[in-house]
Amino acid sequence: MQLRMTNQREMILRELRKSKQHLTADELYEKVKKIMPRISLATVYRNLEILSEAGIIGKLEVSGRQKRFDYEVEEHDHIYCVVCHRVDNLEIDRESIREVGWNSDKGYAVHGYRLEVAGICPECQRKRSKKEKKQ
Amino acid sequence: MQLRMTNQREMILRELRKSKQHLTADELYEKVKKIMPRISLATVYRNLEILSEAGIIGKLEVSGRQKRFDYEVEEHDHIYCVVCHRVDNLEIDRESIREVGWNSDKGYAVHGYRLEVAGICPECQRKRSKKEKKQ
DNA sequence: TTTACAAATGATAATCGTTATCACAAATGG
DNA sequence: CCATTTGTGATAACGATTATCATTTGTAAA
Repeated sequence: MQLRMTNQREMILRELRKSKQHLTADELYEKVKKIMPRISLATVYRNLEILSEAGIIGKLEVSGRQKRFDYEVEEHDHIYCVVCHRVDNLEIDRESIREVGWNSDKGYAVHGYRLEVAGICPECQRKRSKKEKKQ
Repeated sequence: MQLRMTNQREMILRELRKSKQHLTADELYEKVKKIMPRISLATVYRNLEILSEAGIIGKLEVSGRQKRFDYEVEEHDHIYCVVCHRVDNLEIDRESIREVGWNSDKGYAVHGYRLEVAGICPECQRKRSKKEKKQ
């Protein structure tokens, strides 16, 4: 990799990998700020962009919401919580989806595809049933 | 339907249906303004929200970009152009995708899923090859 | 090891799409 | 006819992201 690894860059990458989650830029900013208090939010955005451009991390855009960044680069699909917007990996065989195929691609030159499953995560399910008991 | 149909509301709905495309709020605003020049962009946003809430139109959030609104309500998937961001319908059998199934849904209560195919639309392909000839 | 050049940073302004506010107008229903 | 929603247009506010720019840091060559 011919990419200069500055302190900020390295710390952002380290924190993302450590978390093993799909974090937003500002979640990551909060984490890194604890170690480098003078870091700027712009630096976090800038470096996340650079790192994902270089293929070192993944960028993840789910249903018109905030971008999230992915410690894992390999292509895979996601499931997200419609309540808290948490995102988890989906272990699904991407080949078998492609095999199902789509006709009528309307003459597009297809680059790729993304399956996005929506639901309520376990934690939010618990919170909901608690609430219902109270009512 | 117990929804009041104002002139603005009706015109927005009519223009969306007439276009048979997946338009953004401001594209629709431009169209409607030609008929009702005094309409406000806020009114367009407001009514698109109300109409989609009422299930009369669909709301469509593709890959972290502008929302688009759909004249068709029935659930279906989309293909979009990574160059011009045009969106088209994808005639794919949603059942067969569900049958492929996903294990490891991580305990989520699944609501639904969305397949999003990315590519370059025919028009942008043509434009590209023209450009290449010039070089 | 100075000297110069490029790249990265932090602070902050600007942008974009969208939502909120609010005074005024229109419609509804006793 | 009047009171009470409901919708409208204008515009301010918002949240996420990107751009700008002066300053700092790193790199590399003389």
